[in-house]
Amino acid sequence: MVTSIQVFNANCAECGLKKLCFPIGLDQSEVSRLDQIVKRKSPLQKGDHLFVQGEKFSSIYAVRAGGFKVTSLNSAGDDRILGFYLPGDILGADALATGEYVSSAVAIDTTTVCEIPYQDLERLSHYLPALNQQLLAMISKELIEERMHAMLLSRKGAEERVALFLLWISQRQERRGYSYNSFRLGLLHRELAVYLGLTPETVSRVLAKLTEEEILIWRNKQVDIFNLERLLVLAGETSFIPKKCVV
Amino acid sequence: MVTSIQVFNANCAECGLKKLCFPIGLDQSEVSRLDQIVKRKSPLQKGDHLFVQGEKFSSIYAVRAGGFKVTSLNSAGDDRILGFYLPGDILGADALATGEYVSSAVAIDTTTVCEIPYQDLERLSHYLPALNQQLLAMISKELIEERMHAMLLSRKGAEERVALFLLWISQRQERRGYSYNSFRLGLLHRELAVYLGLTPETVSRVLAKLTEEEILIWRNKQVDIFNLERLLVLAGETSFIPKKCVV
DNA sequence: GGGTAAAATTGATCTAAATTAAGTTTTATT
DNA sequence: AATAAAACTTAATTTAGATCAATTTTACCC
Repeated sequence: MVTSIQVFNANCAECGLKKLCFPIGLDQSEVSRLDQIVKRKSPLQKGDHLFVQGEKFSSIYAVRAGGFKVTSLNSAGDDRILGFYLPGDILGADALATGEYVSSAVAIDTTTVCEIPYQDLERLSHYLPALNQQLLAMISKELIEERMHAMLLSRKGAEERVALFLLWISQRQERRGYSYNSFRLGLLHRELAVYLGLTPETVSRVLAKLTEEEILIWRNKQVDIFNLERLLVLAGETSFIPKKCVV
Repeated sequence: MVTSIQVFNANCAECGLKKLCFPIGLDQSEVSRLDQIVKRKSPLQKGDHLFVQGEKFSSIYAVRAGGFKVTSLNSAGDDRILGFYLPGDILGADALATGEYVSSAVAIDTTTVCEIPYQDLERLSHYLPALNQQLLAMISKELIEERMHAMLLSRKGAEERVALFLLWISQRQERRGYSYNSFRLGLLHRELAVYLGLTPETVSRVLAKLTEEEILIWRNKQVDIFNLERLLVLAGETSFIPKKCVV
């Protein structure tokens, strides 16, 4: 139990994600000042909402463990899935423009987050230009990720979309210091289908084919990639994949 | 000639777009300090590049007149179209995360821009918190626009995509003080097709049908919307359209 | 202003993925 | 552990849009 409490209370200086998160570019004293405004929340359970579309904007969140799906309601009443957020990602930056959250964040696993009250962040970043820089860089990164989503969707083939998505996640896992070829992915196939603009049936068929050809297996929230090179070929896009990834 | 020189030299305080651009939330003296760092460039001709993918990041740009398409090369060698930028939009913010432009901006018309050297902007926004706020809000808005693109692409029907795109542009025109139902759109149908993940043939067929049904005409870069309500129905999504738009 | 190239249109055919529907497996709940 | 509810899989059919191909229109340039 001691370990879990330690992890739960860990500060930014000791956080394993500090190279992906706000502390980048900050010196020790700056990180300790950041620490003072960060609220470490108790874990959320699968299905819990971090914030809800329409709610007043108050905080930016950083994912520490687990993950979120970000959704917005469409006029038909069913959820669009706008993105998946993994450890090191920030959530809620889209609310800066409007003052209210324009999407909802739902935990897809047991998840812990750091809450950064925006008023405090704004005040502090005025004194710490490097923090302000980092905030801008992180929102800019969000923008690039969203482009990646659009890129996935503009692909014609279902196989390409699924392959590219899994490579993308694989890359993100690796960046976070996890295995690129074996990881947990707490998504329903149905959710991925919505995200990729496909039907669950099509996703299922693509995954069956990928398994058949011994490229990868995704079963029971667990993804294992056996043949990265063939996956890269199916995805048709090699440029964005980091060199390290290519075995 | 005098008028064109005046317009060309117009400062932020006199700019018709000040309610959409950086000056929002700034008082008179702040706007005048902003003015001192803004470089008003001579017009770009259709096809000219504002910046090129891979180039070192130096400035953020605001569109004053005309428009840009933003593209990135895919591994197949052909251009993906990431977005269209109209007066009041900012360009180049995606480069903040990486320090180099991750896309290319090409003028789709005769276009004028304001260049805001990022070093100057960064220094100035340290003294003007409201400017810093505005920069964040504008990047956040970019993020929301990119989401809109993903939303367009996750639509199944070709008709829905085209209809929603044109409504979106219509809305942006209106926000900028132009007519929502009659405007110039300097895009090739082929470019829209790429942007929407469709083929030019399909776009052409959809437009033929919309014309046939007297909903709108898009010919020779000129769009005229006759029946907004029917267009809203075809788009299937009414929520994002501002009330003002619904006649 | 006429000639050329690029773009847009239109029609016929083909194909990949949606749809429909029935079964199976997994997960959650009592 | 038993049961119910979701989620997933698999197959047959349908369909929207891609592809292929030919023509017309528009834009461009000397």
